[in-house]
Amino acid sequence: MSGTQRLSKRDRQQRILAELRVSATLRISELASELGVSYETIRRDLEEMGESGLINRTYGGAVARPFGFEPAWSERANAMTAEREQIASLAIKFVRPGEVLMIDAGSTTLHFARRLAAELKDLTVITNSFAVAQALATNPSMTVIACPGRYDVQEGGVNGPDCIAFLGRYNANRAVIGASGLTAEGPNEANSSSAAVKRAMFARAQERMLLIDHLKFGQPNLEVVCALQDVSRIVTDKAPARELALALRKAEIELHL
Amino acid sequence: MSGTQRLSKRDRQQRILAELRVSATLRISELASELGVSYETIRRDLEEMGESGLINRTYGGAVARPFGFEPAWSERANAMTAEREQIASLAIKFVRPGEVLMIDAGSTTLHFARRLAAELKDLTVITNSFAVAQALATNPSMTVIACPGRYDVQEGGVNGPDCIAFLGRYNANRAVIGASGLTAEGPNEANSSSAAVKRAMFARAQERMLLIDHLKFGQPNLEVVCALQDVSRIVTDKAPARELALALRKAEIELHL
DNA sequence: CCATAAATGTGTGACCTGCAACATGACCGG
DNA sequence: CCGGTCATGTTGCAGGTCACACATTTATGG
Repeated sequence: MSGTQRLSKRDRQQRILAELRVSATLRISELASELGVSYETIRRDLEEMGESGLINRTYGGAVARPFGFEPAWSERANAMTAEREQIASLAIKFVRPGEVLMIDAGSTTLHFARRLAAELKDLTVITNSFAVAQALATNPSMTVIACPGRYDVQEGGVNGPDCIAFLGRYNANRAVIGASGLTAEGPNEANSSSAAVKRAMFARAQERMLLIDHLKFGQPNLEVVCALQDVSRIVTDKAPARELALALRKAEIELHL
Repeated sequence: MSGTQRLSKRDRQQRILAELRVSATLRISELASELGVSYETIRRDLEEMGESGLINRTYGGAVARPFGFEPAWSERANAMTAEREQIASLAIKFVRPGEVLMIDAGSTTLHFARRLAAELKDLTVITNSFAVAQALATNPSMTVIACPGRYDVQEGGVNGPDCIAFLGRYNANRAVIGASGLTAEGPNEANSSSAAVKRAMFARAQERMLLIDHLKFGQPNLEVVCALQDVSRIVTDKAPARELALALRKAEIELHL
């Protein structure tokens, strides 16, 4: 309906986003008649907006994006989703209801958090990642504690001295982190502030889990997070090459595929 | 796929909910083949679950329910967007580059933050709202500091004693908050933890701004945030009724429309 | 003013979904 | 063993959606 003027493409897409914030799910056919354009136009709009990550497509319509959208990290987050899902599915098997977890910011750990929210309950989770916090909070039985600090768009979370100090006040059953790379020296990170957060989490946890996909094997990066023997468990998707495998055995790390 | 045993109806629906927390949108046809049951069965499941409010149906599938049950933030957030935009546009005129701001969680303050990110630079912003932090961080010249605390899905941000204590360590040029209602007593809040955060922000700021739309005028709520004279400036979209207007004048509050 | 590109509309065939009616099989109390 | 209920599968059809090609309209820049 809305006998109003026909809108420009930009305005129309803006309007769709607005509608989406109100009603959560939309159908193409409804939008088409409401905005006075053809079905095909709306379909093309949604296609575009879906590709640029503004919305999630559904069959016949669209739904609002969960929250917080980072172009910087949506790229990275979309690569290797299958492997990450696999790693996450395996990793949650080590978590028991009622535990206290520290979870790092990162795309693999986010998958892990989503799985946790879906399949476990009554956890207390301390995290520096907004996305992890939001994912877990969809499950009302979870207690989610967010760290303070300077927000970093790249990481989608906070870091810095406030964050480190805050983590130091807690004790956890388990710290779960990702990393930029893994060598015989240990896990490493391209971002120094992130490395410090990971270290702080490991320092306060009984068991220290590393979730990492095989592409990171052998990759050296700016800063080593900790020695290999400080990691108690690694969950990954493929067996590492000879040298790294040997180092892992030597460090007595439990390796899960 | 999943050559597993066929599940009971209860288990199957549970599984659907779990999947939904992971992937946000599902299609009946995918679920059917994944769970090894017929299309019709899944359709009937979703129909049931939709009626009991566990999920939102879409054409051909389902999506997770956005947030909580209350219109807290999904429905309410976009009623009145025009008014909120207006309020936000006016409110940013009082902010100068380089200032330190504290910004509360809320839909009006989120609009305000988006405007800030678009039109100002070099601010330092301390906030308890994830959405505000993310909005501001899209502008690289901004320094965004997030508060610690327990994450509250309804509010989309953190609160609690850690948050209050953290805020107490900072001094700001300006605190910018929203409220559930405004009476001659002062701004009030339906959520006690949120009220405490707002108070903590006001306690550390030279100027204390309240952004509020006219629908909230005269609305009493659970807890009064502070006395009217503790507010230094109110930005709104319509002039308040006689009694409230008088109280505002008496409290020497600058009122902007 | 025209030429060009972008945006939008139209039409079509393949495929998908909704819905209802009916069949099948499992489970259960008598 | 029977009859009933419940969950599920099957079938058929009406209607919706997708994806594509092509025509048409609407910006846009010289």
